Amino acid sequence: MTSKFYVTTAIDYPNGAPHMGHAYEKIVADAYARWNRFLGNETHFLTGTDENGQKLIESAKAAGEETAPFVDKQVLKFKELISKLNISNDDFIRTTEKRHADVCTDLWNTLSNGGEIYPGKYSGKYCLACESFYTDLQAPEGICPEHHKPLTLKEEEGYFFKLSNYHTWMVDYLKANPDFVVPKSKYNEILSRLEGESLRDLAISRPNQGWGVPVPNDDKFVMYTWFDALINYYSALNDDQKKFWPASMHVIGKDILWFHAVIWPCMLKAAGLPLPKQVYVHGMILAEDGKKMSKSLGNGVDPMDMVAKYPVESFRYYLLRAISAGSDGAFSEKELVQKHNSELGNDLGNAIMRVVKLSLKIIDPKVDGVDVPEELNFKDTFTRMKTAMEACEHNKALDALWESVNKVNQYVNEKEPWRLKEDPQALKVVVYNCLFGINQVALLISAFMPETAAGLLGPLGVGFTKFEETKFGEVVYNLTNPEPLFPKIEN
RNA sequence: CGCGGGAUGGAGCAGUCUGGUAGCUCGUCGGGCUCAUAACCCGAAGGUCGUAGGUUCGAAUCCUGCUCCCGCAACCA
Repeated sequence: MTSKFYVTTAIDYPNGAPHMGHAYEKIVADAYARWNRFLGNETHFLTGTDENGQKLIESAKAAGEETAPFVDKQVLKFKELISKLNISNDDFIRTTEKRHADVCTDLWNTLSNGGEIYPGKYSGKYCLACESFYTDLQAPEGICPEHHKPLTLKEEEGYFFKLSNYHTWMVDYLKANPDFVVPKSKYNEILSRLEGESLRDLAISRPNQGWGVPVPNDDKFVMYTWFDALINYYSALNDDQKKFWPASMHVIGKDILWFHAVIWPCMLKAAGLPLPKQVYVHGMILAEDGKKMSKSLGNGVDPMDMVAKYPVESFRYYLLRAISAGSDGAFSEKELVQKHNSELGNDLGNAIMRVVKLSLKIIDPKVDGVDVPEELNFKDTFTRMKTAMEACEHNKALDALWESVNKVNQYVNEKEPWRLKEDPQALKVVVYNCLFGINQVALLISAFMPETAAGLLGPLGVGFTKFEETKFGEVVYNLTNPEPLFPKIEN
């Protein structure tokens, strides 16, 4: 029984260069996408860039360029990152694409015709220099945080979405769907915030400056960036792909939780579309000192530097295993190196090396008995990983897998195959069992470290197979001399 | 009383929702093995789980007070 799995990342705002958070989010989403393919689910994985909004106009201006070519150039950096990270996205949407604008227009019209959008006036504190509004929270003193000038009151025409109508419905929906937001702490946060404040209608238009998705039938306005950006998850699907809607999982950072857990569901509800099944909120990657990475503090780590310096697979592994899913985690280059050398090199890399080299000394590994010995049967590991992934705890899935890696090493030590030279039959059996153990590990690791999976299967002389269909005794290994998968990193 | 997260052996973390005398990785010490990337395996030392109370037969885990750290404004997920 296969099912559909549609996973998305947030679309990145290509204002600056991609940072660790962008990289982390892609890797996490990629793990879930690959895991679902591994399970045999029909999977669609979307990522992309959010290219509308006034800030990009300003950034382009600051760089002395026209907006469109500036954005094109910026987007390349993000595409390069996902390529370097070996992200298996099926599609990449840019919100400046026609397919996106068309769907946004349709959706706007649907909402407008349904009476969900109305013209109104927005009044608030406004900074002339920024040309934007600030809330009391953003500028408590009535001073523009950017220009440090007093804000003036301003009224502006615009369009509003009747978000306020959906307050009760939203609360009820969340209560009925306790898994809608993961982890639990974030779910509670949203629910308590909703119970504490009522929803206000949302201003969803901005003055047209020649950049953005035009509001239908009113060329004075473009859509508010957030309004169109959220729609990307839906607009990216063409007619053939519409079967993937609703999305199974939106992978996002906590700063944009409100938009995904409240505004987006309300928009969809108003438009009569099905809601995504789950919003998975990952943690922030902090600097090694435990503080937020920031340019001003100069403690940022560039993911491109990391993948230039270290193997991508190790980078992926570190982020997926060492950082507890859903929690913030401090990024430590030293720990990355240490995990590479120890867990990847010493545990996993060495395991396949010792087993295959040992095995190459005999001609044919042999099967004995109908099933793999209990300690090398990783069906249970598979089950535990499945459970962990369903709970969005990918780090625990890897914890479980590593127990199996260690079991291979333990088995070798315990059986002492190098002492079985006088008993070639027993030796062959031990070796086959070990190879089968490695084979299972290789399959189970593929969602997290795809190249490593291939690197393990290569020396075994077998291809990629489904876990359940990889039968003990039936697999024939054609061994070749392995290269170290994780050469030591000296520092 | 603005909101939220955190404080667990030398370091980094899990466990807290569903109470039952603490677990992982690294490091340290001792032993084993030599197939292997001087890797692997076994064992040991080391924590009154921030603090003061409370509930309970029993609390890292539930409740209350307090202390300290970090986000919630900006480049930024």
